[in-house]
Amino acid sequence: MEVSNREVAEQLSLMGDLLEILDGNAFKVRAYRRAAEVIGRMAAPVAGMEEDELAALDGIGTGIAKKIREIEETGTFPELEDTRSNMPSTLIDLLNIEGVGPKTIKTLWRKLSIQSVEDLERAARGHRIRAIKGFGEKKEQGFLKAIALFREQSGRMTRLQADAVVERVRQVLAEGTFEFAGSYRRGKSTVGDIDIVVSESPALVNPRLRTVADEMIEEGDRRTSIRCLGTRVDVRFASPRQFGSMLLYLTGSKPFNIKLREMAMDRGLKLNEYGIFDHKTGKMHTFGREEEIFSFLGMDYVVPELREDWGEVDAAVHHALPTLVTIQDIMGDLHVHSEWSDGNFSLRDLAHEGEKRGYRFLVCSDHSATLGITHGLDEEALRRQQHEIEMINRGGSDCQLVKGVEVDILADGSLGLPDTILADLDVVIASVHSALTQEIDQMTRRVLSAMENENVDIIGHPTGRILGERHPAEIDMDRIIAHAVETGTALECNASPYRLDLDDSQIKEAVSRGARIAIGTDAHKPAELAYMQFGVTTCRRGWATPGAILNTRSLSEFLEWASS
DNA sequence: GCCGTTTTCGGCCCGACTGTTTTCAGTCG
Repeated sequence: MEVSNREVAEQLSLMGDLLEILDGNAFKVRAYRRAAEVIGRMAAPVAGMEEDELAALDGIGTGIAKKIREIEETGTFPELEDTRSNMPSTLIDLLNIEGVGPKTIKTLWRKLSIQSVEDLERAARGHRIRAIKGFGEKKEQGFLKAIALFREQSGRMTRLQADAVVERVRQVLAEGTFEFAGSYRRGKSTVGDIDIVVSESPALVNPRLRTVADEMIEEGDRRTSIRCLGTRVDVRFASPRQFGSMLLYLTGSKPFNIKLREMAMDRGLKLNEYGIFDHKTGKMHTFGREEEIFSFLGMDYVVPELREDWGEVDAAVHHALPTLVTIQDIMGDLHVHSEWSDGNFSLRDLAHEGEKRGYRFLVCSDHSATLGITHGLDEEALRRQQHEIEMINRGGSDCQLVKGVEVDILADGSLGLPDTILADLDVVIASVHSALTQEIDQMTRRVLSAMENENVDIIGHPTGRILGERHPAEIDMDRIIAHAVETGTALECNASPYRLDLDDSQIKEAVSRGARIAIGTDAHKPAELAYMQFGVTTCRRGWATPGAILNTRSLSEFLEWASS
């Protein structure tokens, strides 16, 4: 069986972790992690690529290219196995404990034979750690606390969870004196912690933060960290005249910051979170707003969503950044469920809610009958629903309902409803809901064959991932995108904060190759129509212009696209 | 390990906070 990109990325990332503990060369560690990240977001499977093709990729050289080949042939590579044999594999779990890094792990392992989180916990409880030089009572307590936290926390938050933390912290901050930063501001589909830049003084803000904090993690004049609703919140203080520099720094991403700082370095400048230091003149330039920094560096402004070191820095230097789609461009929602299947909306409510949002159209896309659990529609029900839609539309709502369906792509690639029915509908979304563990080639051919059906307009949530719960299905996104372009089938960006599927990097690939993207909230109740913002943000992160997004078309343009 | 409009060698972003220290290492963002 062919090795997947995710598996290759995991092996390279593991190598980075092991090296961090054993070898200590931070640049080598960074190189492995960077390579893992690059492989992780590639559409084309690395299996089958030539070594020189791989080495041509940014961040991958001849060394790692060779290792990828070896992973494909043997499932691993010699350096990884060598490194592994020199240490217990459970050591790397310790990297996930806050406050425990590679040096600490090495010391604990050498001096106390600590090999796992359990070992560390026992040693701390038994007060055996304070015996080591450089360690004390507070470290022991810190380890125990961090272990408890590690066990109750399960990775990154959805955007909805992040919003809850943001709202709580916002209550104690004064309007106009702060800005949320980090991955939250960049619009990432999941968020690890919350970062905020605040212009009021720490003396003023720290006591207020205390009132919404589960605990104060650290408290300083320049930086304060709290735990809020179980989430780490990092606050950086900046005077108004340095606010722009701090916001830029804290928004990241880390690779973006490094890229920008390297670029500044090339020009004899030092960029940090306080400003730009000119080595020649000895002058420190400060910036109240981010825009001024980009302008000082002779680049276009890079919006937070693009700051990932995916090519945006060069594009900004060459004034070649795309004009991104905005929420104001959105004319309608392309994937909504009503009470005719498993949704809570009546059709009339739907039209009304769409009107309230200023939409010109909504695609009613209830499930087909093959999906037993969701009371799917059969031919009879569909016809009755279509009749009702016509009645409502005749009422003259500003938001017209579009007759659609979300039909299952069955395990063999056939569809859950006959062509005769599909042909009567304006929009057909075809989605995989079952047999999600098929092998990559079978899953890919299954979706390709759905695209072959001339009635199918959109492939719904193409990878089927559920954030934090279900990995994306193994599917060859390279072939899917190629066929989407060929057949004129759109790929969905499912805007549910639990899916966001396609993801940002897949959208970037699809858009760059001319594929069309359909944003659908998959709303089952009125409040979920607001998920549109998550879909738009994800598409912006994927460099999508309004022209690439079907939702920006007028109703007639959209229907024309669907019928062609 | 990667990379290169000076370079195939010698660089690789930069700073805050804590704990355990008599000046700094380690971790983190």
